[in-house]
Amino acid sequence: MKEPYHHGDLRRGLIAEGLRLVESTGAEGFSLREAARGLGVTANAAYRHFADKSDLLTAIAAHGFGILSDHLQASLGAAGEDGAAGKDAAPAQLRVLGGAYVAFAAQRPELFRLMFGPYGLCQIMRLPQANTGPSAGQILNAILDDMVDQGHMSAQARDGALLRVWSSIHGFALLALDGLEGLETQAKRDTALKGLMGFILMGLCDRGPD
Amino acid sequence: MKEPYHHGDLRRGLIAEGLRLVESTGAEGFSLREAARGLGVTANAAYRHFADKSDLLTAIAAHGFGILSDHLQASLGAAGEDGAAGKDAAPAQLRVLGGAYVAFAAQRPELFRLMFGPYGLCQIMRLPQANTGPSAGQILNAILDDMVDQGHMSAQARDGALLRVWSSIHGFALLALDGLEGLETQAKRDTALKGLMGFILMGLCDRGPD
DNA sequence: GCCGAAAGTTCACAGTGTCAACACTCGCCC
DNA sequence: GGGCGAGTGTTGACACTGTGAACTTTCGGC
Repeated sequence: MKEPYHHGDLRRGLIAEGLRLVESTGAEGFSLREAARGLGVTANAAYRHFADKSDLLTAIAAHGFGILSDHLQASLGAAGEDGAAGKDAAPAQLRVLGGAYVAFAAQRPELFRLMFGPYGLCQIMRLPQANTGPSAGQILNAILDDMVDQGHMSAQARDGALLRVWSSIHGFALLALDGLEGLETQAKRDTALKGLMGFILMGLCDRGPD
Repeated sequence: MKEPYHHGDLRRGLIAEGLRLVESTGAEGFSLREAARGLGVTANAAYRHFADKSDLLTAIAAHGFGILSDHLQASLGAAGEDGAAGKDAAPAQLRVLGGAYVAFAAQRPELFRLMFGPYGLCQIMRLPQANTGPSAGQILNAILDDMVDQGHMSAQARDGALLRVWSSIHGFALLALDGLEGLETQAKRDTALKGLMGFILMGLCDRGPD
């Protein structure tokens, strides 16, 4: 009846428990000791798997990006079944993707904040490790390629489009999280998001030099 | 030669010293005790002026918004002297404003993160206090009004334009802070920003229902 | 000149991140 | 099968943090 001395996969366990804690208390209130306690393990055991508390937080954030990717992919799959196929598929997909991104941020605000906070993306970027599976950026890129193929966007406008679209949606998600004036209720957020997606699609149209 | 018992304006002092510390160590590493120490004052003295450590951080963030406003206004003033006057002033001003916003984020990343982090805007929003001076939103709103007046934008598109433009620029600033692929060097960021502003101006064009 | 309120101090406590040294357990090799 | 080294977890300790309670000093108004 004695607990085994070795946990089995403490690294994964700490990430999972840490994710739980972050989502309930926010990354600011997160405590390495508490995460270890939740697994019935000494705090210092964590140091066999992570260099730092910040290292653990970054790992949690990286895990969050995996969750986000899955979430986005799932939203496309669900909408794809009865969505407009063929020539107008890509714009509709973009709208769905934007909605899913913002919904993710709204449903898991603390995780989202962590993912783009000081322990998040900016730290993950400097990790040498290869990415796992199709990242959020790749999903968006594929849709943008379709936009060009389907004639909703010129090849010229395609350059840097990923960044522009992502910026707009990302900024919106964050400002919505901050409860900005005009985004207090869910209804307001929905119509604002619809407007934003129209704005984005309009902006993706061709344009002259400069 | 003895220090006076009363500091004079400890509240302001703590905000100033806190700002210094936040900008050098980030909001995560910020310590209330250290801020108090920097002023030659006991940590508990801070509790006469702030309810919490988080309350102090929120005050610092609020102060940051004041700095941002001044920075934006100054950029418009500097560019206005030799900028295109008359009919095409507003789009040019929008470009300048976007550049200034992103530059602010790049030059004071830790402050910017604080301002939009968990102790920032979302907490400031629920404060009853009236705003001080022309906020960043008001500056942007004024330019958008000019856009309509000067015929670069329909009144219909004006609805919610603040949110859309701000979202795009804000998201860009944050992603640039995170060192996203394609934004590693200053040159890349500059051209990407120029492209983004074109994208935004294009998106502000009139569009049909839906 | 007194007195109450405001502002700052001291003492104390529980919690935290992290280091160094030790203990247990598994898998491999002879 | 037995030993042994690497990997994993533990104990003890330390400096530091946020914060509460009680006390002291100073200032402004009567």
